[in-house]
Order: sequence, then C-alpha cells, then structure tokens
Amino acid sequence: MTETSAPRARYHHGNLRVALLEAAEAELVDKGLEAFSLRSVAARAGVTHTAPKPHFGNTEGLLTALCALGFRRLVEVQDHAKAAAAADPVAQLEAAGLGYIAFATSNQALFRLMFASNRPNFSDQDLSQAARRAFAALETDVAQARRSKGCDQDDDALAVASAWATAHGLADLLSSGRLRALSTMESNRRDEMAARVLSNSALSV
Amino acid sequence: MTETSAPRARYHHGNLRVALLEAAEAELVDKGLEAFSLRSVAARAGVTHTAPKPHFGNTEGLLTALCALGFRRLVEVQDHAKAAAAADPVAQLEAAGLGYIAFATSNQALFRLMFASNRPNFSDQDLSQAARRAFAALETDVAQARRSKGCDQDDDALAVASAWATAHGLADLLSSGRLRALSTMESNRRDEMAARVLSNSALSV
DNA sequence: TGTACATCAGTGAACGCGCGTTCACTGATGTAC
DNA sequence: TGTACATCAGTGAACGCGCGTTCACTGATGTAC
Repeated sequence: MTETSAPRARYHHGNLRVALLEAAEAELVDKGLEAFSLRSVAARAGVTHTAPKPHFGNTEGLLTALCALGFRRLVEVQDHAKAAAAADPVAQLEAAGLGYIAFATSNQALFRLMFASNRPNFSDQDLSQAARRAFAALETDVAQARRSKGCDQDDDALAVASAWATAHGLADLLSSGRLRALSTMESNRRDEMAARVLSNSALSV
Repeated sequence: MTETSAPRARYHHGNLRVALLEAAEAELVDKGLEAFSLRSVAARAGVTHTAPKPHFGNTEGLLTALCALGFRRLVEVQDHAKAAAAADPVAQLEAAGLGYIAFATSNQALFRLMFASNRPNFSDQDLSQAARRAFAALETDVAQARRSKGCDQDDDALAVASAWATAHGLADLLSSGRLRALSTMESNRRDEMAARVLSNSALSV
C-alpha cells in the first residue's frame, strides 16, 4: 500500500510495474498458476488489460519477472534466518535450510512457479542470474560447514546436491501439505529434526 | 497399441476410457499441464470432444484418474526395483528410493501432476486410495530397514518423513533438470550416492 | 514565470481463437421372443 | 436362426466466455524557449 488512497489518477500510474507484480503474486496465490491470466492481473491492479504489455510484453514475461522476484525473496529469507542464527558454519547451513523451508511454506504459489513450472523463461538473464545467486549462496554455506568439520573438499559438489535435495524435498512436501507427520508436529521439534537431517545430508557425503 | 490397425469403427470405440487416459498422458507430456484441455485430448484420441464426458465428467475428472494412474505406476516401478535388488531390508529401502527417482525422471509430467498441481481432486476415493497405497509401501520399507538395524521404533514416523523428503527432493530436482551436478554424473555413481543419502536419512533419525 | 509542443503511459473497442457445456441426433450392440 | 426393439456410446452443431493481440486514441508529463 505505497499508493495514496485519494481517487487514483487514471493515467500515468507511476508505479505500475511494481503494482502489477504485486497483483500477479496475489492472483497466483488466490487462483493458482493454471488460472493465471494477464487480463485478471491487470484488472486486479485496477488497470486496463493492455497496460501490462509495455512493462512485461506478455504473460510469460510477467511470470518470468515474478519468478525472479521469488528467487530474490528466497535469498532474503535465508539471509534473515542466517543472521538470527549462531555464527558457527554448521548452524548457518542449518539456518539456510530452514529458511528455504520457511520460504516454501509461506510462498507456496511462488515456490511452485520457481520449481514446478515451465512457464517462466529460465533463459531470461535476470531470472537465471537470480536463480544462480540463490544456488551460489547454498554452495558457500555447504562448503564452509564442511571445512569446519574437516570434510573432503572433493565431495563438496555431491554434498551440495544432497543438502539441496533434502531441503527441497522437505520444503516441497511440507508446502504442499503432504508430509502430515511433520506438518502437524509443533514447529520447534520440526525445525530441530529438519536441521539434523539437513546438516547430516551435507556432512556425511 | 492394443487396437486393430483397420480403419476404426466410428461408433463404439470399445476401449475409450483407456484410450483417453493414454491420450491425456501424451498431451501432458507434449504440451504440459497448462495447455491441457479436454478437447485436445479427445482430438488426440481421434474422438469427438464430447465423448470423454460420460467417462470422466470433466477435465478435473480426467486429471484425477490420470493422477491415480500415476500413483499406481509409481508403486509398480518401485516394486520392480525392489524385486531386482538384494533381499536385505536396507537394500530394499534403497531400491524403493531409487525407484521413486526413476519414476520421477521418466514420468516428469505425471510426477508434476501428482505432486505440484491442485487440479486433480485429491479427495477422490480412487486417487486417495492409490496415493495412500504408495505411502504405505514406503512406511513398510522404512520400518523393516530400521528393525534390521535396531533403530528405535518411536522415531519411525520421523524417519519416514525424512526418507521420503530425501527421495522426493532428489526426484524433483533431477526430473526438472535443476541438479546439474547429479544429472550429468554417470548413473551408477549417482545411484550409489542417492542410495547412501536415502538410507542415511531413514536410519540416522 | 508562462506558453507550445513532443513524448510517453494507459484507454477502450474490436478481432479471432480455443475452451467447456448443452442437446437433439444416429449408428452399433445386445437381448427377447 | 431370424427379427424387433431397447439401450448405449459417440456425433456434431450451437452457445457463451475469457483469453491474448492489435490499434487508433487521449490525457498527463516534462522540456524548450
């Protein structure tokens, strides 16, 4: 709600790109990716259905931008979690993993767009850069945790894959509500358990 | 190709339900869930666009049936993998996990329908039964592996969650091509690594 | 400071398309006698 | 074995809808003088 509450000027919205991205995310959350349309996003933003064109080109362009935004938010959430955790590299890695899970459960629609859709254009420069950045952070976290435990550097790549898969699996099943055993558990114990599984998968390779 | 190659009789297809499911899967593979439509499925099956109605009701009904078929195929693939593995309970669990991954990578579209879509009706009896069956098999596998290693029975539920999340994460990232480190690896080494991560996550809880 | 004008952002009518749904129909099948 | 008829499965025309796209437009903004 950065916008003034006075009757909106019809022309020259001024912040339409951002407003459209917010509307797009809200549409995604409310109606799901399958019912997503440029027209309904424009309507939600209170703008004619042709207005998004200059900003995003077409639906794919809008979804691509939204997806990139998702990867940036993922990194933010993880950074936040790490800042609140102990400085110890293993604790940092665990915090990053829990951040990943927290992002997925509180941004289910976005998470699906990022990991279970072909609609965004993943060769888009902005998007692929955002995704690469998220991945790079993970690599660093895993490597530092492993160094602190004296693990073999040769197996870092494998450990990254293993840790990512574990976090991703937990995140995906929890966000889609399929892991009932864990989702009904009180969150402390769940986090503790997730953290253990996560560091285990990164360090035992 | 159970059908005769003679010019098909126009009326009374005889096997339309099965033919529609095959066409639906092919459409899903070719065009993805987002472009899936009853009309295109019917066209692919060589039948009028109203013909599917008596069999499935609507698009949701067809996707629900297809999703249930997916869960049954998943169990089949896992059973197959287990039959080819050593009788040792840990080896059986690992085979089930690798089967899960194999299913995901060779049935990407179906896998997405099963785990990353809201469109199938998951309260449908046939579908929820098929899904529950897949889950029950996993529970058994984990429990038996844990008994063979003397693990605490109280933590079985947690171990199931952990093992499932690990298998699921690997499966999802591999099938969507995002785990480049692993997908470019030769498959022997990948399976070996995946098996290790899997049994580790089930037994170390 | 004030006027003229170019640029830019969003409007709204029009279009063609594929979708799901309805409905009267028709041809194949199977059963009764 | 043969005929009559009910049932059933799939047809095809028609409909209304929301979609993306095009295009001439209009009103706000910003710059030159």
